Amino acid sequence: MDAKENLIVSTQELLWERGYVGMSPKAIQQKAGAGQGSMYHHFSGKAALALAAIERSAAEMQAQADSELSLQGSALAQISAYLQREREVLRGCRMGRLAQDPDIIANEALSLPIANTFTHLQQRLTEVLLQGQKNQEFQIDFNATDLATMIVSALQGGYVLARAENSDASFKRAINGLLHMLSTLIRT
Amino acid sequence: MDAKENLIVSTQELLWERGYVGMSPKAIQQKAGAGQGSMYHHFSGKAALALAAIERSAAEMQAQADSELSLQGSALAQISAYLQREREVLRGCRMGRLAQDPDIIANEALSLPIANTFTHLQQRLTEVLLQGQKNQEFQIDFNATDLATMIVSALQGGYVLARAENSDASFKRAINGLLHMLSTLIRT
DNA sequence: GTCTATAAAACGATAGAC
DNA sequence: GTCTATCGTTTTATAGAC
Repeated sequence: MDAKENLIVSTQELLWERGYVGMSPKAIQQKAGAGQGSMYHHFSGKAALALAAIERSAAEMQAQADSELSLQGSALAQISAYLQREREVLRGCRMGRLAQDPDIIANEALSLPIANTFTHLQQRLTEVLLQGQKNQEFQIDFNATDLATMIVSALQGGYVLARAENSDASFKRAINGLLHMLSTLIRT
Repeated sequence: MDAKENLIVSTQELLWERGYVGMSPKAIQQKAGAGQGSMYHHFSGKAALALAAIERSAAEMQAQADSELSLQGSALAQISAYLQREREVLRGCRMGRLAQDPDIIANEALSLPIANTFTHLQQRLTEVLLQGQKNQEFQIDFNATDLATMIVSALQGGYVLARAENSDASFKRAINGLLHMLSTLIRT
């Protein structure tokens, strides 16, 4: 298999597991089955490789969310599909975890794809909610932008609680609580 | 000032800024104005010092939340006081950020105070919501446990978005969205 | 493109003097 | 209790052969 591709995928995995600060070039090389010469031939260093991996993960996350939020059905159905997708909850969110990494946050290039991903998610959810309002699916008025951000936040926070408690129980409760709140907005 | 106390406080700060993996003993010593001899006299190593710091931060966070959730007033008033407390949003949550640290999660002793803190927050919020239900403050029924977890999650996720986007705008929108949802539950 | 050798610095700790 | 010296390992590369 392509060594460069292997390095990117391995870095995606390691960033998810250990973050940028906790990931060494040596670990990347071992996971990818590549030597130092190979890695430094394809990438100028740890930061450049991390950037490629983060951009890849960001694109994947956005594509996945876009597909769920484009399914046929009501706003609530689309949002439910997004929220109830099967997730490896205990691994946390690939993007959310990087937002806590000091060396990522200190580096504009590395943090840009992360910021863009969350901005994108909020925009798509806002559009879905606005469309629902236009279709008169809701009986209670609300600010679509605020609610969209709250939904993304609840999801991210659910991951945090799951990792902290080493259990997906809190994640599930958070999603249940959120979906129940959303269902009370619906015109019956 | 007490060198041991200084080391604990400095470690609290560094764990907040850089996490466990990103924090070196040397950095702790410099921040605390203590030498290596001093640090290794008072603590067996990095992990022991981190444990003392995490336990301290956990106790502080719980005490702060308890005080806000014990203010006189309705359930919504207490929760609003908790959610709208002034926060250094861009620094993230001291506990939440540690839940992403691989060496913390891999160490049961280090992660216990973090898990306990989130469990405690959820319990207190559940109690507040149950009391509100008992007082007939709500016109819509809901599961207090699920909603309590959702509130903690939205808060944690708000921190994540703020750090990712290097702005507190998303945090504020998440809180606004959450408070608006909660207000729709209220008996008018 | 990939390999091995080399290297300056940081990491996390230990030892022993004071 | 604190200081300085020392130590083995890991980190993050660079250099040059193949």
